[in-house]
Amino acid sequence: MARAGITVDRLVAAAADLADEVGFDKVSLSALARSFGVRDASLYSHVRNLQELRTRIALLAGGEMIDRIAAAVAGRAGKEALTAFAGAYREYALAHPGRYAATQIRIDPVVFADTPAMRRTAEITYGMLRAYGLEEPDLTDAVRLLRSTFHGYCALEAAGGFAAPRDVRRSWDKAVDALHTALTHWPREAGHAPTGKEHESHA
Amino acid sequence: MARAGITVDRLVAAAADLADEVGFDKVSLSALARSFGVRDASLYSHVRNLQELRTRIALLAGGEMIDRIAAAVAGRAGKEALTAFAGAYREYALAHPGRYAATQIRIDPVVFADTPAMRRTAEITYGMLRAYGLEEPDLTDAVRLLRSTFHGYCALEAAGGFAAPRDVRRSWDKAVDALHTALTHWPREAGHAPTGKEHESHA
DNA sequence: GGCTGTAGCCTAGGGTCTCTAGGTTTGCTC
DNA sequence: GAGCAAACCTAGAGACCCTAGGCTACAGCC
Repeated sequence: MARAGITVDRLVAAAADLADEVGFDKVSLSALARSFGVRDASLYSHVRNLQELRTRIALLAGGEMIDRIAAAVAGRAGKEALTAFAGAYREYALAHPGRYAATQIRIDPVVFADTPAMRRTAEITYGMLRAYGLEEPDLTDAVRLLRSTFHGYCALEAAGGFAAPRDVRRSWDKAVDALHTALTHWPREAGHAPTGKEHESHA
Repeated sequence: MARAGITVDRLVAAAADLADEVGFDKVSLSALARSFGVRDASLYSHVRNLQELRTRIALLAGGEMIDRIAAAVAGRAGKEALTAFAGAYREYALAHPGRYAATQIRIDPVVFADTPAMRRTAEITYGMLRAYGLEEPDLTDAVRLLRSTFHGYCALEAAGGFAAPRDVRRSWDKAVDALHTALTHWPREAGHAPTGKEHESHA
């Protein structure tokens, strides 16, 4: 019998596609094995268990996402950069709901410490916010605000949480506008010298 | 053999507690039955299936949550109301992670149309924002922004997404501050008469 | 072309979970 | 005590995760 020719990369790619189709939490090794015409037990020679598969999807998606964001932000600054960042973020989250959901799982920091994608994400985000003249600890606070709003919005939108007869895209633009306003009028922390090394990928 | 005396309400309450302990997605009818000293099949006379149980947990949690928020907001307005709302929201989400997760699931609008809790949530939220002088469609946009940020922040915090050595509570206060700033400097929609009836519970 | 190691795949099976079908018991009401 | 509905049961199918151990296709080497 001809072999399926499975590798870890092909497996993870197929799993990511499956996640986008049926939802991240519904990705099963059984279904994945079926799609390759193979028994589920056979996959355990490529992947340790379901959790590792999920982690790998998350890392794949995280890399893809920051690539798109980096491309969108490149060469821009200030509000333009913020808008580009936000647009790329939401676009990816909506186009790849399964992959996006994967990026939100808790990854064991021992197994996979900080990946290049994480470091790049931190660099781009913090860099973007420094254009607003922010320094620590306001920088970290602002990063947390942005991440929260972006993630919350996409999560709610993907879950069908916005039912009002108001264009979701317009609300998004307005939210980004509002964030820009908040960043420009940021309530500074008084009397705190910046250390310049306080930020990390998962602010 | 003595009976366990199970009712739907006791079942849902126990399920909600279980959700807070082990996580909403790990609540199983098997485990629930075990905790009552009963076979899993026996629960199907009280609850149609797992999905219905989850929906009931969500409705329970939604009601509890808006009760806390309403109590916190009562008698306040403007920034005070916003801070109280945000505080009650985050407190509930962190104290009851399983119940909070339940509130985020998609509920079939056909089966459970709009509950009193939903209507109350809408009233309180929109009422709070009207103090900022906002009218439709800005009102809905602002509601979406608040919901997104609150949810995103709590979701990320609960998932351990904030790893920086910066106090999470302080960042939260700063985020609420920033939202207040954004609301007071809201970029108004030009030339749009308010209809006064455009909002709904899930903005 | 044969030899060998290994990666890729297999069967068998145990455990958890959801859910259905149909039977029994408990305890309340008349 | 009879009737009855609610509460609980066993049995079993099907999906899934994962382990243990066995077979085989294929690449590299003589």
